[in-house]
Amino acid sequence: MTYDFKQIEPKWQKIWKEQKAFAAVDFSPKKKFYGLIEFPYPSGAGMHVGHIKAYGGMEVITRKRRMEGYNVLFPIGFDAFGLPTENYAIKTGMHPRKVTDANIEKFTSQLSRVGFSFDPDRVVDTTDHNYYKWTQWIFLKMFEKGLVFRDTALVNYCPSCKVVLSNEDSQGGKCDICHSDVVQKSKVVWYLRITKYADRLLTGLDSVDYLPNIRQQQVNWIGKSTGAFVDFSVSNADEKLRIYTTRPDTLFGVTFMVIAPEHPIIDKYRASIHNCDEIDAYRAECAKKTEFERTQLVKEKTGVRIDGLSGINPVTGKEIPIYIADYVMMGYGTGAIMAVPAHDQRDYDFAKKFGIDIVEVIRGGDITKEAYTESGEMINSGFLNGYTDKQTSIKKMIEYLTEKGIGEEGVQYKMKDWAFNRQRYWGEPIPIIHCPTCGMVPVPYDELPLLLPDVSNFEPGTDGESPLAKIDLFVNCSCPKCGGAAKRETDTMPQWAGSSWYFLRYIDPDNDNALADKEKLKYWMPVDWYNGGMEHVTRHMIYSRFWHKFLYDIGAVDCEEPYAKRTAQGLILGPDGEKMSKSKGNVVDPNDVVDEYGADVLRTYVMFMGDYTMAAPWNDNSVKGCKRFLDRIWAMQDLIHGTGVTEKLESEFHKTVKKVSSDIEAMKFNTAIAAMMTLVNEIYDNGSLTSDEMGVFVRLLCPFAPHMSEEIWSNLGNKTLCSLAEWPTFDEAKTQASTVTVAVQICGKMKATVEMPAGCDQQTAVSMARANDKVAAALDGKTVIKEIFVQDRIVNFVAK
RNA sequence: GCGGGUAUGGCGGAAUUGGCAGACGCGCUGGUCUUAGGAACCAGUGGGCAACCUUGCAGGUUCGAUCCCUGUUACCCGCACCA
Repeated sequence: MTYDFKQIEPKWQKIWKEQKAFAAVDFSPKKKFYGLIEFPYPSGAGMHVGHIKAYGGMEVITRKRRMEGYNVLFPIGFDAFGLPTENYAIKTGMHPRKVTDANIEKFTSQLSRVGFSFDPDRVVDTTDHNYYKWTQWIFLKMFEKGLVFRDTALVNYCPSCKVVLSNEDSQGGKCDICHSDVVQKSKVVWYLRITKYADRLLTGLDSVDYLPNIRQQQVNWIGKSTGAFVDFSVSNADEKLRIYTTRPDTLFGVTFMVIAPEHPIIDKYRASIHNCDEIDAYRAECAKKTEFERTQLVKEKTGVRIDGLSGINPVTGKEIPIYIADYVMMGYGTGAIMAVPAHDQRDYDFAKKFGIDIVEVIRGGDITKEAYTESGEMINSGFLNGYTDKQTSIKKMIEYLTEKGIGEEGVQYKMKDWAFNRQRYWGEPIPIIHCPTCGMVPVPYDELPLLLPDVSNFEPGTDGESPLAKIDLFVNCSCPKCGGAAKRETDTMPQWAGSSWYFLRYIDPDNDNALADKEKLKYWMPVDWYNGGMEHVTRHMIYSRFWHKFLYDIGAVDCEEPYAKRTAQGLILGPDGEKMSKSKGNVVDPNDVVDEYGADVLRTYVMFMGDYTMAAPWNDNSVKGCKRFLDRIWAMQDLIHGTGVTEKLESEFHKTVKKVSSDIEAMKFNTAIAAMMTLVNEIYDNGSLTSDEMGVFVRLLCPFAPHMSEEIWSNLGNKTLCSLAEWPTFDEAKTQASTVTVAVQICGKMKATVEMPAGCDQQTAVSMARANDKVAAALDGKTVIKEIFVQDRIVNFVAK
């Protein structure tokens, strides 16, 4: 009887659905487990096998949790706002709503074919107005608390998508969506003040269990540095030029200052500056460069001295030149630096080019060759002379600066405020009204959701205007405050908005009165285990942690950190070892695999491919190996005889239960499956197994290959679902074999193996080892100096 | 440049974290059964005739190193003139 997956798999999927087998129960007295995966963007291409791997890990874990008696919440939804859908709509004239619905349907059907155990009654869609009502609500709460602001800024602008991009979306100077070159453009931009939460986003990492590399990436992204702000007097001007430095200890070595080309002091003191033409020309040149060019062309320092303004070194009293140069950024620190060419390589390069003095203040390097950035004895530094410890010098200098009122300790972050708007149609409308008399007025809460107007033209306006700006009925409104004529904001939110809180909506997806019921939130949160891709570790994870902390501050949620634990899976590469992409034509469609081999084979193979956290190439032949494995399990049903247990096989079962149980927890799915394969081999060697043993086996297999497991489980006479049956337990004593194979070494080289009773002592083991012919021969004529014994492992004779 | 990671048979990968390197699977070789097999099953499979050699490369520590230390090379992923 061959296994007919085409008939059996849909059969069980239907039963699971009818019995609501995977429904999470609010307030169940069982222990709760909230397992989360990153919800997909429903693209027109449908799912690829990478999705199966991304969800497969948590699928196995949550299935095991259910069998262990947990009340499990394992939901899925769709992060459906976004540019690809909108671009497709523009191209075809089809409404993004229709495109999205069709794509979601496609994804849903693919997901159900694979047999994932998502709770079908908690699906969320970020583009549903009942969902984005609450995205807008959170935005308004942030607006209320002063976390939303507008500013003119040079923004990353994609001329092709006609949209403003965040730094995160334009890495490497390329648009994240269409990969064309990004240019700089001055625009009024909405910002969320995420920097206000920078320190809490950093310290919060101490209270969660993230993989070390994930944690490290977030730490780097936040980029905290400590140092000092120092005010430099400017000659010819009643002005203090404030700089930020991490090395206040080197202040005596400051021989010039540099400000960013955009620094406002230039326009303020235009009258005192003699070479405005030269400076303006330089600034114009810088403005032409994109941020990318500016940071990539590291080779040569450029800049212009400001003729007419100079600074005063506050500790030496010496007059020092001020330059503008594009190696200083307006967006970090104060946009002005003190330059210490002797001990900073960038300053050194600049000083060499412009012939500026280089004053050594730390002994230890050769400053005729390059800057010395290590620590050493302080020299030429007044009251700091003689100190050798960097931290002490920094502390002494900060004390001095504070006392004199010319500086203070300071902290800086690399993280910038979050540019929070797009000039696009397919996003959440920003619920703000611009009133000529009242200014920015929030849309009243009872008018939420502010719906996207139903239109048929989604082309963005020229000059990066939102398509919404063309719709008079949407734009023109009355001010909720004074009732006068007013205009609506026409920008929409970026795609990151909806995904910043979706895990909360799963808890109460249909709630009309709140983003989710507080008691339900209290029951389910935090997410116990969140798995996803490394590419979302910085942006999505930091944004959503920020939103969650904000919701905590306003009392909307009860825990400060949303994710108790975070892991990440590795990519599935194409059969050619390259990253899967449509253009390379190496994408594997899960539907094809399900058609040919069935969902269980697909699921098992994807988990077996290799280390879950690492990238691994797809291999069609290896898929067949997993099919063979499952076919052999199916055929094992013919080996069920009531002849009783054999001791050896029983022990193998206990070992396998132990290994599969612990491997799943460690996400070592590949070795868990390998252990089951080994057990199958043992069973065939043994020639038979009992029906109880078969029952244990299919319960172990169930998280990986649930359809076949259910079918065999039912064949064994069970009336309940295997998916909800009790997870097998093991007896530690029975995992240990009565005899062990001990390796015998002479001087660390393996000479023989000897069978011994488990747990035997050194004396017995040594004499048994000596009794071995090969060992005896090798030791003949030698003196044993030392015997090394590791119980049940090794006997090593050190001899000469 | 800084941060993180990886390197093991023909291939994907194991190795209780210092104790028999190569589990498990693929592939390959031979066989059985077949009209046939790209099906199934059985046997073998790191290299070398051997002693021995073998975890990117070179050293070190140790009775013993894939694992720890030092140096080095290659590749991957972040961040990048961050003061």
